Amino acid sequence: MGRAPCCDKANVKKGPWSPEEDDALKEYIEKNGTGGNWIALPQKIGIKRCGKSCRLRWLNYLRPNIKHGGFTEEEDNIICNLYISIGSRWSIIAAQLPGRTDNDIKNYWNTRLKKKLLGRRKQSNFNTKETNGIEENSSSNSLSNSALERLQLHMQLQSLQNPFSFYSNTSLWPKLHPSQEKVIQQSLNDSSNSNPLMQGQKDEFYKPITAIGDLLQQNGANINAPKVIGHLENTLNNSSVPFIANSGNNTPMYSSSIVEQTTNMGLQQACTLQITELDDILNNRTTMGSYLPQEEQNMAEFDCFREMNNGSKDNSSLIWWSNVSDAKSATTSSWDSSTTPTLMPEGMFHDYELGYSL
DNA sequence: AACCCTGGCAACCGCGTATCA
DNA sequence: ATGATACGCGGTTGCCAGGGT
Repeated sequence: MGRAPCCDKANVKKGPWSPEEDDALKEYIEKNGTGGNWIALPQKIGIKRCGKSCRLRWLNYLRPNIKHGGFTEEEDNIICNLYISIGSRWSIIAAQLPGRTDNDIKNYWNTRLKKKLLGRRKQSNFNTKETNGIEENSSSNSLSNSALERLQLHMQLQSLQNPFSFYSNTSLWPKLHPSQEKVIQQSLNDSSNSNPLMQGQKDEFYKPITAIGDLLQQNGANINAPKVIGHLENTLNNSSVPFIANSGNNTPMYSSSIVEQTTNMGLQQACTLQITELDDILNNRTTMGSYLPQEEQNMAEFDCFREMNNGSKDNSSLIWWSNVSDAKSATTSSWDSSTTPTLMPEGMFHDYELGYSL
């Protein structure tokens, strides 16, 4: 019953491979193939290695046509786009890059590419956390730090590069639950709707938002699809939500969760609006396309969106707030997402802050 | 020169899935 | 159908080289 044991863990060698071991493994596989059984391979070759170790060594190092290092700008772009779309599925990403191994790409991402992208982001969250002297706890924080980082990176990169991503392609936006449609519809019909922002602090909150919208319009910004242009950061609980410039009137939108939180805490102290995308938008740059089939991309994008909503499967948390016209356009399918995919020009990861304080 | 720190990378580990008896 | 093992993958670890003090 079952298969033969894998290998005798006590009698296998660990650590770096010697040239002799490499030669033996390479010679054997080139002559005989793997035989479909990695576990039995070391015995046949006569080396004291685990079959898994042999497989790894062959795939990551000895296999013909392997490339090491020297990643090109194009490869960077492909890796970034695929990471945005599907996350850390390195084997799939590696399949798109001939000669690259999943391990190589994973290492490259973790040691260089991620830093290249995230390193430019402001570390203001940590500073404000200290000065405020408020210790956040896991229950009050809607996202873990790692999840938040991934989310922010997802959204930052999506907005920078991928016109077909969730935020840039309304065909990927979730269908709203009827109850949500109802809420939006109510906001359309009632200018003094129940959004907490509309109750007292509306004008104060909207002033900078309107200013950004005006700036976009005055400069002739042309956003063909909803686009993340920055983040509204709640400096008290270290959370962040995207600000999305709207198609048509270029007026930024934001999600309801942050509205509720920040309104409760007091907008002046709690929020900083960081606009990271403004010059790209004003320059009307186009961005790079996706490398994934539409269906798979949809799934990946929904994962990201779910995470943004605290992993909740409850669609009631997926209501998007905006001003009246935004809400209308956001819930219809009239977006023009026919952006021509082109390579991003140099400086694709440019990041700056307008430092809008509310 | 010696020590420490950091980044890069190869290799290992553990887990989920596929496969086989 | 079930249990054991192999396989494949992503996350993590540990070593080493290079730079800084």
